[in-house]
Amino acid sequence: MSIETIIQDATIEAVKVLYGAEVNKNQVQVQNTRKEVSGDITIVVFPFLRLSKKSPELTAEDLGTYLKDKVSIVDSFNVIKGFLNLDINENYWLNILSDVYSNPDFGTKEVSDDSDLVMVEYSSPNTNKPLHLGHIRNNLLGYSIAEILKANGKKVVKTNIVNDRGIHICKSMYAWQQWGNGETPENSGLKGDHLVGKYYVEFDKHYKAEIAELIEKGIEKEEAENQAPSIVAARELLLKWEAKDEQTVELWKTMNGWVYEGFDVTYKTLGVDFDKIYYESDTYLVGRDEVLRGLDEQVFYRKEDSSVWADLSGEGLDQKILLRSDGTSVYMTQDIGTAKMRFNDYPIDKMLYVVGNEQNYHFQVLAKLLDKLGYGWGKDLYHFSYGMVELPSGKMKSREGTVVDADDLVEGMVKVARDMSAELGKLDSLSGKEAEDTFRMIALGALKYFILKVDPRKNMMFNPEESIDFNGNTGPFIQYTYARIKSVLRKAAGKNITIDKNLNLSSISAKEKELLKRISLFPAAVQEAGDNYSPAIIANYCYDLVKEFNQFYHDHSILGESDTSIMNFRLMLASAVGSVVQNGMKLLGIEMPERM
RNA sequence: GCUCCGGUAGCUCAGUUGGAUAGAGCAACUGCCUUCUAAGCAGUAGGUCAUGGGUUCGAAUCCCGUCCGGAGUACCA
Repeated sequence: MSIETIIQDATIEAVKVLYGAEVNKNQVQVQNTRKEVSGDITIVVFPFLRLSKKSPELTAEDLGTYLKDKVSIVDSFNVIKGFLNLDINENYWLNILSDVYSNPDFGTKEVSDDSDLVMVEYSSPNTNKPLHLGHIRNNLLGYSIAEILKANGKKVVKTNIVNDRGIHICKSMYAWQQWGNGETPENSGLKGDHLVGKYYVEFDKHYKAEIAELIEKGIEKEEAENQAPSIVAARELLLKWEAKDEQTVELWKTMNGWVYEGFDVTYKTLGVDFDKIYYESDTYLVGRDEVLRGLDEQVFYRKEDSSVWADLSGEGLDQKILLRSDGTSVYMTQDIGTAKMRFNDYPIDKMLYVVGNEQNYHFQVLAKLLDKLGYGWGKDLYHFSYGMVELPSGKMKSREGTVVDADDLVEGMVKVARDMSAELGKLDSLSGKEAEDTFRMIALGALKYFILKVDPRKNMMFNPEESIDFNGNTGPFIQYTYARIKSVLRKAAGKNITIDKNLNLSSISAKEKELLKRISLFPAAVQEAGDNYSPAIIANYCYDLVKEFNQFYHDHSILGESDTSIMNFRLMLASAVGSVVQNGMKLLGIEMPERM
């Protein structure tokens, strides 16, 4: 039981005994005592004034006296205005250490048979272009949230829906046919996804030129966008593909194959993975059947041009297209099919979609459509909606090439890590392979932490020149502190100093107690992160802890301490900080180097 | 136009279910490497929490208005 709960329960009891009134748990505000004030835990007594009919000070005195008498871990108290500051017995804090020491998974809950199963969909790439910075945020958030949910005792299935078909794919295919000259990853040396992306950009270039030409001839803009030869050809390809035309399907397989090879490399670098992959090309027909069934059951309707629509105006939403007039599927069609397949495949309690906030509307509609089709899943969907990554130059647009490419970004950061290490004279003793692995860990740590430390819901700014930082509130700072802790532990082991779990101390310093308090908050941070789907809570927790430790480390000697019981305690403290931070960073997908 | 999200230091971001004097990092300036790793530590400076009202013992936090920014808004995905 957490200290917060203990104090809350005791306070509820105190109010009942002293004032004969019932209060519920969230009326009892328990918080950490401000640093400048003496005490460990503070109770805000303002909410009880109504019940005590006394001044804040007297009410706090009443409660403080009661708690001191009845709760064994409360040693003493002081009162400042309406704030009751309790001093908690040191042994309570010291016990945290043995908790951490004896439990490598400190802070995480175990999965049981009756745990909820949460399916987390993330990544969901289109196979017509390489991954960029926006996808990185998606992938990192998805992976991290899955880890955080596991740590909260959920069964998790990580899934990826690959958008491997559709008009956008046909655009790359058409462009490659027209202007590709048989270029392949092998003969060009280009990574497969980059090669295909090149032709997606190529398509857009020609398409734009054609539109301009048509407008020149006096054709209306909208009409020109519809009639440009490139788009007409791409549409034809889509029709041929849906009709399973052999040549088209063959080209599609080849080009998608190139993309998958490329994606595998990027996923591996980012350290993300999936338990189950769905392909839109398998799910869109299921979706189309569902839409047609809905049409039969008059849940949806058909327009004169034979396109199929859902009318959601009764639910405060709009009309939504489900099948185009030429009978081909849209994004929504396949999402219905994918949902059906997933709920057939797994006993899903909650379905989490990690998808950008630009699709908020899409998911509102999806939930409603599933309900209309008679499934109860609409309520089990949760759109984890994260903000966009913005560049100083504005929004990223793949077609216009104004993107920060994922592979380039990572390689760039590895280079910076390498150069910085050389400059600082670090890692010179390591072998080339070990050093290179560490550079990657640092580079990825910097990138992942930078992205995950901000509130997922908010848009964030990424300045390629300025954002890459290894000092201050960054991944490398946390990794560095961890490496120093490991270094101390190595040196202790070298001197044959072993840690004795049985602490025997007369007193501990304020900094040491502060560290113990912070460590004790880790399980609460994990839970909060899970409740709010927010890796940022873990990131900022880890930073605070590490910052605190660095201050401690600076002015408390560990191995130089002559009193062996104090040295033993500090070693244990350092070790605990190390493992908590490691556990925390693991939830963010960040690896910790033994030395750096 | 309508709907949703956001606005905290020069910049990037924290800020617990409303609580005490709003916090970090970066950038600037000042100290500290014969001392367990200086990717560090200590310090100075930097704020009308967009803005105007309201709710109350108490508001960056909750409610309403205004301004600014972003996203979405019927055959892109």
